[in-house]
Amino acid sequence: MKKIANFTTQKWKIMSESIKGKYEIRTNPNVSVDCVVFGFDGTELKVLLVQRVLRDNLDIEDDTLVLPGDLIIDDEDLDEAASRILRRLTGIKNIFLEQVGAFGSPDRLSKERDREWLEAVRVRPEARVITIGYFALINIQNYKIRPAGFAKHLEWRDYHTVEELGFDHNEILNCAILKLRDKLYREPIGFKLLPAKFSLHQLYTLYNEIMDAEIDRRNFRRRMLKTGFIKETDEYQEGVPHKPARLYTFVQKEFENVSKNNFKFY
Amino acid sequence: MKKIANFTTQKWKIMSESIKGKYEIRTNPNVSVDCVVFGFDGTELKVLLVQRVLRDNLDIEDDTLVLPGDLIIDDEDLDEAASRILRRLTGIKNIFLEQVGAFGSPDRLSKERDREWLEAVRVRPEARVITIGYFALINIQNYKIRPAGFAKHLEWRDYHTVEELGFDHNEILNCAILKLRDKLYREPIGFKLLPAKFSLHQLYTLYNEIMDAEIDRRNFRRRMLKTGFIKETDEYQEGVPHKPARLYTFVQKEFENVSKNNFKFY
DNA sequence: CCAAAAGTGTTGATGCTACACCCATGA
DNA sequence: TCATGGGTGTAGCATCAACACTTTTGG
Repeated sequence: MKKIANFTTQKWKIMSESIKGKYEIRTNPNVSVDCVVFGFDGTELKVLLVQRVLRDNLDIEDDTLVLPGDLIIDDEDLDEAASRILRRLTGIKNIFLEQVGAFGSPDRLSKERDREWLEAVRVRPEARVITIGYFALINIQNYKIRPAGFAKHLEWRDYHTVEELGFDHNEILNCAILKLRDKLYREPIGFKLLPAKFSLHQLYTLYNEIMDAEIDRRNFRRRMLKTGFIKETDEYQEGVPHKPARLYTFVQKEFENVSKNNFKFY
Repeated sequence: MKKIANFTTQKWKIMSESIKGKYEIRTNPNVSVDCVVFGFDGTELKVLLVQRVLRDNLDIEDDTLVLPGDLIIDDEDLDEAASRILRRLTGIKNIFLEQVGAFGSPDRLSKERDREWLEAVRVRPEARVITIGYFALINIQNYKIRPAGFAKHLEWRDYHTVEELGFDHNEILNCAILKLRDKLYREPIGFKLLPAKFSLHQLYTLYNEIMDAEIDRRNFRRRMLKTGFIKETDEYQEGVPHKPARLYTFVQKEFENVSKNNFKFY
């Protein structure tokens, strides 16, 4: 643990610029939100991670990766908090966000590096914090991700190569992936990870990747089309070194018609 | 709104008896837990509700029903908090409890009667509180429910006759029932609502009641037995005015064998 | 002997799995 | 012409829904 005590004054100064100036300073010291943002690059499932940083003008080394997250503000809803935080740290807005659950182990902030960061950044670093996990799905190409706030670098990391994250964020990530698998199984949300127009092959690899299974390609195709809410377009892939595939699109309206009857995906 | 301000002094006195005396007084003002406890009496799905009370020696009328819940203590886990609170308010312990999610609408405590209660009871009545909902299933006959803490009366209420509860507890209840239906559909948890030995008819009515569906009795029976983890016993119903039914029991071990393969209930 | 629920089988329809071949394109 | 993935069809099996009658017990 390096010379942290010294930073306290400076910390307050920074606080008042970066936080106080922009919001009413009614952040709640005990409740935070963390977001697991999933993306898909056509082959691999990705997670958006933040390299947290103390402040640019503080020279503590900390390359720990964490989920984008922060304390909530006292008069905002949890969902709002999640949107706000994601927007501020990454520039992403108007996004599908859903709660995963609350994480409140009393020692979830007790790793040494985490304490160090909290001491340097939080107004009440010692406070018990429970966090609400959210998960989000985005089409990786539609967003220009730009770091802001305390996010120093942002990084799309292959889900399978994620190592130890700060705080209890591995646990949150794990719950999120379980939730994702569960939902993919019976709600039409896979499309959110793809461009508006996609080939069935893309959808197929996505399912295989996330479900960690090998589905029969032909049956998969048939099932998807049979649902009635994946409609063909007149467009085809371009620039591929093989027969270009027809592009399809997800039609929300059709889904709503169908989904009254009990519907299962796969 | 009746004469609340007057109570403040008295409130503190009561606090220090009823709370401070028993726990380290490190309750977190911003995070609470509320429990939806389901039971089944053979016909109806029941929910355990608490008639909150200010204090016996305060004469404000408040017959509002709420879910059993309270603020968490700073060094306990959320799951622990849920167990503790349930134990303290109702005497129930060692029970299946699972998180439903976090509820954090900024106006979730803003009904007038809720404010009144908070003012009278909480150390920091104005604090923003987010709550973590839990749901529990118990066999209604195995527990002697006894009110304690701030629970004045406890009541097993028919799920279908629940009216307006305090705070945002209707919303929590609603999420819990959705979760219950969802789980009943694909995990063997219905048994937790029944005695260790039960007739298939009991199980059948339970499913019908909770799912709000009319399942074919014969197919239901077949499906359940085919799972392999509902085993017959040598016992039969007694004292019924018709042919007594054989009693069955859920065998956890068999379930674990079976459930490796992808298993669906109904 | 009557009421009330327990218990048992079959059939037809549907859906799913498993599998093999031809097609279109770019290099 | 070759490599790559796109695209289609079918047969057998398993599962599920729909349905009716006999049995056992207590009163």
